[in-house]
Amino acid sequence: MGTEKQRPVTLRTLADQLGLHVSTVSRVLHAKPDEGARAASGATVERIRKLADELGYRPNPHATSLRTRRSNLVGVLVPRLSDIVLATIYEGIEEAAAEHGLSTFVTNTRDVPEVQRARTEMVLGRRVDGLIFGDAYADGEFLASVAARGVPFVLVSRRSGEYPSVTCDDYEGGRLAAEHLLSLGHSRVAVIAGEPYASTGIDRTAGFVDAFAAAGCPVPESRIVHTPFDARGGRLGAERLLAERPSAIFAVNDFAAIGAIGAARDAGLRVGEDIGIVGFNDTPLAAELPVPLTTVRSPMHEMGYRGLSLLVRLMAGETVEPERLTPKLMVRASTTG
Amino acid sequence: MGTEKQRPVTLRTLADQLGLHVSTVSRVLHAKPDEGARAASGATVERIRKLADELGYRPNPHATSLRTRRSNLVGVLVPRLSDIVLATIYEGIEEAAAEHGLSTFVTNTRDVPEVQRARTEMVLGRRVDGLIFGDAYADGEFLASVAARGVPFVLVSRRSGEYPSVTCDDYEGGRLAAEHLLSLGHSRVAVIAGEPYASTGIDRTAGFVDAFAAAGCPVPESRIVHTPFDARGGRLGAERLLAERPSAIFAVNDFAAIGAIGAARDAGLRVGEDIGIVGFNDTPLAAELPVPLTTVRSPMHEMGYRGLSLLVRLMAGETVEPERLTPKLMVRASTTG
DNA sequence: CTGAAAGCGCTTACAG
DNA sequence: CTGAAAGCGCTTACAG
Repeated sequence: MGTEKQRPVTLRTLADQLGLHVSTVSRVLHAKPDEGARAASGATVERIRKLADELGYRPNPHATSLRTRRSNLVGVLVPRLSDIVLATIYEGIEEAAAEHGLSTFVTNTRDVPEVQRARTEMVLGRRVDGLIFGDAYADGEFLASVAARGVPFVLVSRRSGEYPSVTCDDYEGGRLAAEHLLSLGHSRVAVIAGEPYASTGIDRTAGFVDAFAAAGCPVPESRIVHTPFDARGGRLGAERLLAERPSAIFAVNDFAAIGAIGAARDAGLRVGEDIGIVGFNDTPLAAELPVPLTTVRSPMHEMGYRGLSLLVRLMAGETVEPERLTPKLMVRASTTG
Repeated sequence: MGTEKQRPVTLRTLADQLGLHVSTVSRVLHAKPDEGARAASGATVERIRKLADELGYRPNPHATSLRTRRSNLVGVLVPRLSDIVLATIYEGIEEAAAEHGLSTFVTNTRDVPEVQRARTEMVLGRRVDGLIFGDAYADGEFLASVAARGVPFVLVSRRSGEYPSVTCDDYEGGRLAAEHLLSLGHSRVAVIAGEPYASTGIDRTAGFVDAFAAAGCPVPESRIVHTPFDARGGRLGAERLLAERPSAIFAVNDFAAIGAIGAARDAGLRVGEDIGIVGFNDTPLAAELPVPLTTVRSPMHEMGYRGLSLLVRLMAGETVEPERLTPKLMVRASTTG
């Protein structure tokens, strides 16, 4: 129980104590529980496992990686972990990674292209076996350069071109929001559409606008604004939109919706009565707000979990298909009063 | 521009192309810009650096770690990254880590002791050089077992015993909240105190309660409730507290405060007029809420940044002192109407 | 069933 | 100023 950092136990430690060769020990410790017989005699297998257990042997991953050219490391790039949507997606990634014996490096890129580049280089320098991007730009330029290097990667949250991705069916989600508002009789609506380079905002807006157009109530450009995906962005966006006197606002993100609620209130409007507001994602806060928020639930945790699983298959050489997860409308007081 | 994963450039690649020995190349590439002369002749240094640049040489960190017994890796354990407070602290950690050439593994432990143990073993198995705990239990039992292994670590957000930590001066923060409410004439107040094992909640509550006691308005146990640090917890806590008819509620966390606002509203109270509510942290949402939230700002990003810096000093063998960062009261409509 | 060898890519103390 | 050697801890194809 000293505070000293004792030399860790290695294969050599075990081999010496047992009078065996390290290669034998390695083979045994590597074998799946059932195929132990392949590696050594039953008795030897037992002795090795027992001592490894007693001494708390843990293979040195640097040595393993050096030798096998596999790091079991995955790099995860997100705009910002302080966005609960991305943080929740990451929780899913982490859970799946742990199940596969992988570890992750996560890093914030703030949607700044130079930072995305620099952080990608950094994790690549750490010799990750694969990458997950939660910060893809719809244009896909940067991703093309990554693909050219032959590193496997998948996108989560946002899609881009034909690259493997796990996203919410955002178009459908936008449509759900629209159908809901249409059913309540709204015809003059507005959209807080998020950042123009993110497929999430693009697709949600498209689904919403298309549904309104199909219902004979086209949404003009003047009632669509682009802002950051946070409360402040939502407030600023709503302040501009309110001049258009919409009867309802669709924000492509719950936090933007919360900002919009504040702006509406400041303008003297009662949310859910004078104006309807719909968000997106169904973050835990949505249901607990003073005026609970109608929103489209996206399976954030699952998105991360499946994203990592997809990456594992990709790293194993499989061909994979993009996945679109199903959104679900959650009706609450912000549209029904 | 093929999609092939070409063999990466190693020291050997460089050495062979230049007709030098790998040890020479290694020495040169290692030297600080100014001490290059120590490593080889000026001309050789130039040739090596030039080729390394052209070929995009990146040292293999696994080989380096194996050889030097230093991984330049840090493990970070937090209750949950989907809590914006911890996510923001992590952003600070990441920023500082990048400056020091360190990479981090972050992992969610959900404040579950077995998970804390398991994840700690995991990152230790990855041979991190140090640890940062954002999920310390006040009792410090588990930390003692980590300390016994001789791995350097620091705590952020929460403190425990005398272990090195970077926290907000939470006691002072609680006091600030109390002074504010006292100055507004409140005498019958209540506290949503968070989880009982977290020093943040404990200290904030203590500072608050002590200030009220000193002012002659003791806060009885019946007006202090423990709940999770989220909106749902805050709502449930407030629902119980409202039976006590407090004129103001102090929630030790902004999200709990938001839940409390919802509960107050459901009870027919106007926040800022019929009841005052104070939060803690000043998360970005606080100022954007329909009723902007009075709260105590804690320097979250800085806490992470300084926490990592403290760890670096600890890993270098220095003795370090705990740091308490200064909180700041942000007065808004939730207490002033 | 077990051993011996080679090698992953790097660093470092030593020699010349 | 540069080279050669040893070794970090592991895996794997091969030999016996």
